[in-house]
Amino acid sequence: MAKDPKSDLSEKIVSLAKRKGFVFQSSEIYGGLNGCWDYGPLGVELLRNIKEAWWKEMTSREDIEGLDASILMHPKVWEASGHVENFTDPLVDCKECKARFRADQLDDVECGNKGYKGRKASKCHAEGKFTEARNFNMMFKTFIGPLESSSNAVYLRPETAQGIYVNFLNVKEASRQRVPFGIAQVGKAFRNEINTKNFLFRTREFEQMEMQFFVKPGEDEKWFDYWKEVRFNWFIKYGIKKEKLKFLLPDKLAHYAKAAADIEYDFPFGWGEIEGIHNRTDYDLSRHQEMSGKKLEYFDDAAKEKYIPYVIETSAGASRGFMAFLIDAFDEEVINKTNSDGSTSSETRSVLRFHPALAPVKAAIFPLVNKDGMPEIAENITKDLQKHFKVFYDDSGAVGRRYRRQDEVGTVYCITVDNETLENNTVTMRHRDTMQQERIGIDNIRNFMMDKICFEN
RNA sequence: GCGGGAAUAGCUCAGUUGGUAGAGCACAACCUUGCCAAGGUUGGGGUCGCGGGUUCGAGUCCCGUUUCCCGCUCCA
Repeated sequence: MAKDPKSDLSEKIVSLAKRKGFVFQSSEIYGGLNGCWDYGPLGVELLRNIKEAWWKEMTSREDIEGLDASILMHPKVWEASGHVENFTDPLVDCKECKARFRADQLDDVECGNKGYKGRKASKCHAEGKFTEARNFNMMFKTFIGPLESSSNAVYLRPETAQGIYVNFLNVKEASRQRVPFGIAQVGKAFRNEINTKNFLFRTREFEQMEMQFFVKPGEDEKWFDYWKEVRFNWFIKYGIKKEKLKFLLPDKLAHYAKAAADIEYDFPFGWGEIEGIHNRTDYDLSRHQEMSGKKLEYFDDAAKEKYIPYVIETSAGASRGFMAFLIDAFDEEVINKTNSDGSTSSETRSVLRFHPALAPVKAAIFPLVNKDGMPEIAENITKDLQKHFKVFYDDSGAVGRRYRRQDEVGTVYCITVDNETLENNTVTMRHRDTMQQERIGIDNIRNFMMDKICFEN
């Protein structure tokens, strides 16, 4: 039976991720921990580059400021945000069919027991087959200080957004920004999901890249549309194929949202959200104003009016983006070649076609052969480039093999010192995507790369 | 959470009716001095996911458990 090409791709990616040091299972020597993953040497470079590309996109604008708020926040934050109330699901287990249901949805779902096909779960409940309803809160709880008592319980943030809302006035004052303006933040968030799945896609610990844009009420729809477009184009700008992206307009909205649009990527396991754009209205700021008793209003000096701003949120998953960029860059190119005896054969070239700014390694430097001073020249080039780029020196085995090894991890350029270098101080600059080489002077390498490997504006 | 599948070297996998753990690739050193992988020699690496049980003897059979994958469920 032929393998499903998508699940085949999925296996290839997971295997490549492990083998080349992009992603490892957490605590692997102890058997792993459900849904937890570690980023290896190349993975952490890619992840940092993605976050950096996002950060540059956001904070290079004059109307967006950066922030890095604490993961632990005052417990009242989560009451105000609605997470204490809405993140808690009362769940019951059916003793007979072992299925778990939300207690408030028993009338909507079918009993999992085969003998009761089509029967509503609530019918089973009537017969006393359910356990008592238990509350499952999706927020991770821990304690401030060594004493484990309810009075010092705090939560690991389930979203980074609240750190921005509670700092709205601080940032506005310190930066002298006027509405409309935004606050950007990258950081970890935690949700105690019932299930994890699909590699990095659904995990309990994850990283968000969030920007909250504060606007005048009434202008929210215009800005919602604006950010939808900007964010969608960001992924394309950094190399995601357009046909692999689409918008999904969820039919069910979160408790805080008036409008939502998900940007989805066509993963091997199906379409999945990599970023959400939400119109959160004045819900969060109003709730914090109410709960804290502190005014979170904005005074518009020009119009002489006072209001609580509306918020347009762009919330991207860094790890989900990581997966999307990795999968999208993956390519197996069939190369037909003519052998020395005149026969022809084909081979597969495995290459990660990352955008240059995202590629974990920017260049590899090789001496063509390990003699005549070539290694020394190559090492000097390496030292010079290291000041600006993540580069890699390699002198092992045949040069063709070294090229292919770099292709497999998406290294943008391979720089080779050869006999001609000894005569005229030029090297070959080999391009990952085309395998074409051009000769440039050693003194020009840095500028050449600076030009090509930069973030997009 | 339910159902199904899987777990043996870094990766992909073989391992017979239960009888001393293998291959290819990868990796390291040396040789080969080469411009697009898979040349030569040598070497390192596995208490077979973990814990019990049956047995003279378990990678192999049984039970439990963990993790991953697929399908449901869930995803405010």
